[in-house]
Amino acid sequence: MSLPHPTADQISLPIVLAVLGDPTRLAIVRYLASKEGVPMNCSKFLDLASKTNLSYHLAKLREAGVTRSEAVGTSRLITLRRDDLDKRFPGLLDSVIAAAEGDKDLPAVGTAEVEVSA
Amino acid sequence: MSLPHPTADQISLPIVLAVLGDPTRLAIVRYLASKEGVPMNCSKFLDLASKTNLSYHLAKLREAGVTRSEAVGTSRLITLRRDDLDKRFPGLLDSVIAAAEGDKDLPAVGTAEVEVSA
DNA sequence: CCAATTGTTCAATAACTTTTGAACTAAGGA
DNA sequence: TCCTTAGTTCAAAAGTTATTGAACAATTGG
Repeated sequence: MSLPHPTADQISLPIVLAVLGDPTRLAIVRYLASKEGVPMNCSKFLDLASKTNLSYHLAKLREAGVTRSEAVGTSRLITLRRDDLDKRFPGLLDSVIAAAEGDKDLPAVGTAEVEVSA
Repeated sequence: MSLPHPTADQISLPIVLAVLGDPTRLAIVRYLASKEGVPMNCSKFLDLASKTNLSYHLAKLREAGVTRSEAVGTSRLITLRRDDLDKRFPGLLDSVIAAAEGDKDLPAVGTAEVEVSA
């Protein structure tokens, strides 16, 4: 771990809610939840926003304590802090993710055009 | 009912999350939840913010579909839209409220100085 | 070493959100 | 009718968040 993360007990409910209240960040969290345990690198999310903007949103998620970002080589491996969130706010993440499933207007990773490699 | 409210299916998850991500509004929702079924008028929340500012926050809650405001005489009777929220986002409201219970840094209704009447 | 890849930082701007005070409306009571 | 109570509206100011592009840093493969 290289970048600053809050400890579990520093995670604040209003900040988490506000951070999840952004559709781009909610899409990132949904995707991480769907691939639980598999660390993602930022490039996975490039269909949601520009590289710079992603960096911004991923920093917000990290600073809020929603994700953990570990520097590995030139990549960042991003994971959901599910244990910490579940301990701190039981049931919250699950209900948010379940609610997001039902919403067909929400952006999601892998929804954009897929490039077929030659 | 007098003021514009979204229908249950118009309630949007990111908007609800963003609206609940404000400590003042979260305090209002917690209080409404604790007095479930008892309609409140705005004056109940005057220790959280100024009258004008409350009007703003209560409008946000109403427009997001979190509360219902009914005009009765010169008052507004405010209630939590628990049925609609539970139908739309099962478990979400409960987990948010439960999480807020644990947070002693959050503002809450009835926490400010109480004036003793003469 | 050089170039490519991966992502960050910075400054600028755009776009919202929150807060405020003064002015207002509408209802209810004296 | 006049006054009070309850809350809204409006415009301005302040503050915050999101988005952008250009420049940067660090790692890795050739």
